[in-house]
Amino acid sequence: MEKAHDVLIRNLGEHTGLAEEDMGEIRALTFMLRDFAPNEDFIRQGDEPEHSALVVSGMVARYHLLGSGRRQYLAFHLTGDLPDAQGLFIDQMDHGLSALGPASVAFIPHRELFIAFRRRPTFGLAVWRETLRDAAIFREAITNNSARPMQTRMAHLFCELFYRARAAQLVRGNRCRMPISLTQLGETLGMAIATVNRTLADLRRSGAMDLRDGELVVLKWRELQRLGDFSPTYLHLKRQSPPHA
Amino acid sequence: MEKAHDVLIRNLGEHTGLAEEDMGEIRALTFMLRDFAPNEDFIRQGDEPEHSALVVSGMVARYHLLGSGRRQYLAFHLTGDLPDAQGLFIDQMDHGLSALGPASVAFIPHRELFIAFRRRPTFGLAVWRETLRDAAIFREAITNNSARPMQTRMAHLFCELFYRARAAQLVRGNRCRMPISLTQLGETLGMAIATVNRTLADLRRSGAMDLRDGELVVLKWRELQRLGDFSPTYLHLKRQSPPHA
DNA sequence: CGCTTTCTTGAGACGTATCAAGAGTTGTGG
DNA sequence: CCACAACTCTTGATACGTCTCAAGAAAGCG
Repeated sequence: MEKAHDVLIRNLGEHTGLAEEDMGEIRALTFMLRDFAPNEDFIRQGDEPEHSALVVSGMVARYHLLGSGRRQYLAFHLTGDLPDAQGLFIDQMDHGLSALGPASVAFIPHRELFIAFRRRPTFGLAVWRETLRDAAIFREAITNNSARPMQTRMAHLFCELFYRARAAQLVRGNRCRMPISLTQLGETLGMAIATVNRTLADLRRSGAMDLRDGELVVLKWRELQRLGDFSPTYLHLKRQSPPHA
Repeated sequence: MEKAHDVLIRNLGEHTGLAEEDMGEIRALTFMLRDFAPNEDFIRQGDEPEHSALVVSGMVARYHLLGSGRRQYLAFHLTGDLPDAQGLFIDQMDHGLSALGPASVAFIPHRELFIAFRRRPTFGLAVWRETLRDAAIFREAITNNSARPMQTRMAHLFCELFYRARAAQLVRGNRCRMPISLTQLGETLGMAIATVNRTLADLRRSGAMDLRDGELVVLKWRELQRLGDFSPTYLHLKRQSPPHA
């Protein structure tokens, strides 16, 4: 599975300069590839993980399950992300992971990772950085869901996802895959489904973006960015030219 | 400043077994101690940090400033916490840090930390763990502010802070310092000040807790925990007996 | 002792949740 | 291939909770 390893190298390379030796170490890791159907869980709250997951293709989500039965999505992960590097040092998962659309995920034994970290500290630091970028995304989600009005909140989410998809080279033209239902959007942004729908309709009407058939289309990036009060600093990615639209 | 170093050792020891050599390495670090007045900033959004901060006493907060001028608090830190270990690998701070009440903070040069990490990888892993615990707290805040009703939300926050204060040995009897204003509570939980006040009044009336004179008093822990839908798993701390009250 | 800030309480407006029903879509089995 | 079931999306009407605005009380500070 050459591809899976390269996907990880490309992603870590977004924020960390990797030496040839680091890449070699990564290519030597055991990847167990598995495919998942939409909405299939692959790590559950309470699990004691011995593997780390790498998104090889598709989208993956983290979520909390509440006492009330409600579900809260915490973050989405694209190709190249390590959605549970958080689990590396954790006894018991405090959140679950599921596929959003169809997704393939590679599992890497923690044991091998720790050995690789010892041999190539730079690799370890790169994964650490990855977890810190995740944390920055979490922080932004706190702010987004707590302090921004509904429309801004939704626009911000799409800005982030589009920007990250672009960095991961998943954007063709002005569109990228976005297999997320209105219900899931509501469980991400903390709004009722009816409101999700109406807010999304407003965004469509603004002409800045569209979401249909599991695809996000950004028609006016600058306008969407403005609507979403979005500034990509917190993603700590290499500078990239803004989307053309 | 023996005390400052020990505070860090005690905190890291909450989740990581440190060898005598690790502690020695920590004690050898340069700590520059500074005192701050309530609400004084000491790291600003946009800064390029060269030091990590350690809370030696008092409480410290992280916050976002929004385009709209609104402030959103992201997390609070108690004695022993490294509130910006997040900044270790970050080019530019995406959030600010300020003292809540009066606080003293030790600053440690990044350069020294990296050298210490190289010499004692366990120490590096301990700090990594610390950042992952922070991330777990962020995740919980997303859920708290997005999916829980106001009263539950507020109760959950106080549960977390009390539980962490207890782990940090800052609880005497059934109370601990909590120098936070209603305005700040509102900017933490995403609610208007008037609502903060009314919700807090409800919590007081329930008899589970009180907040006055900058002190949190927990009168019925189990009741407060129930009201807050709180389960401490996500804090990933060593098991401790539940508060007696 | 006044000045400022924080807290408290009330009344009304507004926005979002809730409830409900129908349309559109997808998948399945007859 | 069609019919039906299940699910997602869409839209409307209503209820409720929270925000906003406002004003007064209490507490901290010079």
